[in-house]
Amino acid sequence: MTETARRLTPKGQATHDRIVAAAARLMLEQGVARTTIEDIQAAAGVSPSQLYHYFPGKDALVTAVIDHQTTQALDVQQGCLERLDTIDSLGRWRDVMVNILTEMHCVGGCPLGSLASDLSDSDPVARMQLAGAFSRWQELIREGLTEMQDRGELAADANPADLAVAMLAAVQGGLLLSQVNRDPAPLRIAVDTMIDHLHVLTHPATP
Amino acid sequence: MTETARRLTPKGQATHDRIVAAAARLMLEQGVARTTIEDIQAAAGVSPSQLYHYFPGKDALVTAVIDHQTTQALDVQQGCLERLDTIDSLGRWRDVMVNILTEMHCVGGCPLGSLASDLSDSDPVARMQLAGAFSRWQELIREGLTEMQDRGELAADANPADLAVAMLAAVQGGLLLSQVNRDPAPLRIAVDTMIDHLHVLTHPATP
DNA sequence: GGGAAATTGGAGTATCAACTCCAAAATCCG
DNA sequence: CGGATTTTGGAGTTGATACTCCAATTTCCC
Repeated sequence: MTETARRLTPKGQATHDRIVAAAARLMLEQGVARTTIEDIQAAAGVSPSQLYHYFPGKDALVTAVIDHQTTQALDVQQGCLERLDTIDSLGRWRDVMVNILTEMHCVGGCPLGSLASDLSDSDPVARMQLAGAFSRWQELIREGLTEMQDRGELAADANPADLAVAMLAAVQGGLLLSQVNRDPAPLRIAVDTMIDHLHVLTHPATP
Repeated sequence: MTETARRLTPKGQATHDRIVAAAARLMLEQGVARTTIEDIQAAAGVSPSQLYHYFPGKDALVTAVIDHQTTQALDVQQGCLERLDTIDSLGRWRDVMVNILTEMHCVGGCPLGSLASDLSDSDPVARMQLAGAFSRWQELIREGLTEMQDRGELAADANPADLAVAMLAAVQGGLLLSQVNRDPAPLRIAVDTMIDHLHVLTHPATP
């Protein structure tokens, strides 16, 4: 966000990125507080002085991890949601999320949701940062639904903004239940139910 | 669960309960890992030896807190869901949850959901314990929906089990979004949308 | 090539958190 | 009452963790 990377050698940039990636993975798997600087050093293969050369302290590292996960998550969402021309495309969007979760064996849940639950009440700065990320995500969904509505794929009297909130909540809640049950089914069912709601809103007289 | 409380004086029981209550509050507000034994001692007004007299260590304390929050949460749910005779009663159920969240100023989110996100990938025993709690919660909702279905308040071809999963996901996701936004609206919208789905499933021809 | 800047290595410190220990005080029960 | 048991007080120990420091090495740029 701010003008980081003032004078960064390619090698330095690589080390920087390696640290963020390692921190992101560890914080997702075991939580922020349980992830020690030493853990990150080991996972990234760097020495203490390297880590503190690129980040003033753990707080800055957390900020960088949130940015990293936000970019990652929204990129995936954008890729799926920009071509939202039909109900079926929502099904593909659901498949992408279920597949990612399955590859992770349901460990970690949502990279943004885990951070949000972890940090919302401990780190006001992080909370604001994450609230912004969720706003953008919600907006992405809303835009897609609005386009569908304009195209007549969604009932004219539906409220895309509220439906976007509900859809995002279904994703987050589904991911949490999948994480605790180690089973992708809850995510699939939760999202499918919301998709079904859009469907039934549009075609009330389904035989 | 196991036969705790072998020989406990009333005074001892009170101290025990005070420790659990303090630990539960702190772990909800700042997470398990960030809550130190010293924090709990101060909040409960007990000395180190007292705490370790009643609990072998932090792990045992976490187990006790999960049990405590499970009982609390399911009691509230049971109170609202046992009299689930109409769609309107679901609205009252939603109001109860929104009110509790508002009283907390959206801090902590769901007592069970926060613990689940925090512990699922760090503590396998806690994960199983929490998975059981969510199963019972889900079952409570499913029973309510099934009764509604038997009474004709819900479409005969609806699937109460899947709808219960989706409803629980909406609650959890809504609570998370409300927590990160410090605004009860997402919870209300997410649950309302699911209720609307039940409504539209039952009365497809709404003018 | 050569000086400046960026990057890296590794030992060291200060603090904090979980847990221990022993003995004193309160409480129970027969 | 009186001995056994439970409950409590508070200092102390051990290990872990975030962070520091200085010098060596590599890389950049002219």
